[in-house]
Amino acid sequence: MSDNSNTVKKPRRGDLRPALLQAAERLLAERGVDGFSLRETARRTGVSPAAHAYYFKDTRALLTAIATAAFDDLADRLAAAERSAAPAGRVAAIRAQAEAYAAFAIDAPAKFDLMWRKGLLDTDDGAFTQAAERAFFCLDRLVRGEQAAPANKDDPALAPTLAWWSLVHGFACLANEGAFADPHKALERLLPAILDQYSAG
Amino acid sequence: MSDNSNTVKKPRRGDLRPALLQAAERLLAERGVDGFSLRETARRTGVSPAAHAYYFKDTRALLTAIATAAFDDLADRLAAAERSAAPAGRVAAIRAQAEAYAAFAIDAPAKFDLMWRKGLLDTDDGAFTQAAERAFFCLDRLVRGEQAAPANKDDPALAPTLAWWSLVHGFACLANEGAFADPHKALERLLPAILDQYSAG
DNA sequence: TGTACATCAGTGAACGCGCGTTCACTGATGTAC
DNA sequence: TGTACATCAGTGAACGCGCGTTCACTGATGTAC
Repeated sequence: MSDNSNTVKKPRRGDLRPALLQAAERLLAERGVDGFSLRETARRTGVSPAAHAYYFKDTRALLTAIATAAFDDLADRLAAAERSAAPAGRVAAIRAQAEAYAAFAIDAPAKFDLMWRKGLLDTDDGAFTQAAERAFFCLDRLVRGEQAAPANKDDPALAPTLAWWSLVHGFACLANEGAFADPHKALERLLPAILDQYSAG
Repeated sequence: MSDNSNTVKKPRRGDLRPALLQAAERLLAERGVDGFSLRETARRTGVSPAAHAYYFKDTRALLTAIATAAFDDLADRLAAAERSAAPAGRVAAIRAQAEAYAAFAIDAPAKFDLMWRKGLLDTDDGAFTQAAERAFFCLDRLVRGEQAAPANKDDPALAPTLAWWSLVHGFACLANEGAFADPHKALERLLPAILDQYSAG
C-alpha cells in the first residue's frame, strides 16, 4: 500500500493540537473553505472524530485558531517587507507591503478566504481581533505615519490607508476569484503596473 | 395563524420558475450564500422539494441563473450611472460608476458574494460568462476609452481598468466583510474620500 | 358541446450521504508513598 | 524499586440533522375529432 500523502503520521500523545491544525490547513488548501470538514481533518490526522474536542470547543474555534495564526503571519510579512524595502524610501516600502499582501493571498487562497469569512469565525475571540488589528496597523502606520488611529474604521481620516488597503485587497480577491488567467503571473506583471497607476498620488 | 412573510403565495401552475428564483434570492439575502438550501427555497415557495428539477438541472444551475441576473443588473446600473453623470465629464462618470458598483454590493451583499463564488456556479454557462463580461466592459470602455480589449485579463494593457476595479471591488468586499462599522455610512462618507485619494491620477 | 387521449407540471415518499457533537468508556502516563 | 491510584488524552459507537437527488406517480390542462 502506498502512503497517502494527505495523512499525517499519527502524532504522539499530547502533540495532537498542532497536528490537527496542520492537517486542517492542508485540507483547506486542497478543498477550500467550503470543502472543509472536521471529520476529514480527524481522518487525515489518524485520530477519532471526537479527538479535537479536547483542544477546541468546536469547529468554529479551530477555524478561528487558523485565521488568527494567518493574521499574525500576514502581519509578520508586512513588517518584514517594510523593513527590507525601507532603505529605498517610503514609497518603495509601501509598494513592498502591497506586494507582500497580495503574495500572501495568492499563495494560500483558502486561508486568505477564511480570514474574512466572519460567519465561520468567533469574532469575539480576543487573540483573533488582536491579530487582525495588528496586521491593519502595519499598513496604517506606514501609510499615514505615526498618527493615532481613530476608533472607528470608517472615519474619513483613515481614507489614505483604506484606499490603499482596498486596492490591494481588491486585487487579491479578484486574483483568487479567477478574474485573471493566472494569479501568479498577475502578481508579477500586472500588480506592478496597477501600483504604477497610483504611484503619483 | 399569521402569515409568514418568508413564504410566497403558492404560484400558479407554470409560474414556478420566477417564483423559485425570487424565493431563492430572498433566502440568500437572509442567510447568506452559506445558509442557502434548495429544500428551504422549495419550502418557502410552498412547493415540493423536487419541483425545481423541472426548470433547473440542479442547485448549481439555479444559483448560476441568479448570478447571471445579478451581473446583468450590475451592468445596467453601471451604464445608467455613466449616462446620468456624463454631462459632468469623464472623471465624474467614472466616479459615478464606482459608487454604483459599491452601492450594488452593499445593498445585496449575499448576491454580490455569490457572483464571485465560482465553485458554486457553472462558469461554462454562456449566459453567465456573457453577463459578467458585459459588466466588466462597462468599466473598461469608460476607463480606457473605446480601445479593443486584449484577450487576456492579465494583460498589463488593462492595468488602468483593473486598478480601478481592484479599488472599488476591494472597498465593496471590505465593507461586506465587516471591516467598517457601518457599510452604508462607509458608502456615503468614506468612499468619496477614498476616491479623492486617486482623483489626481 | 362532449369525450378520449396526450402531455404538462409538478407531487411526495424514499434513498443515501456526510456532517458536528455527545457519551460512556479506557488504556497510557504520571504521582505518592 | 514496586504498587496503588488519579488524571490525562484520547476512543469509537451512536444520535439526529438537513441536505440534494431519484423515482414512480398523478391530477390538471390542452387538443383532436
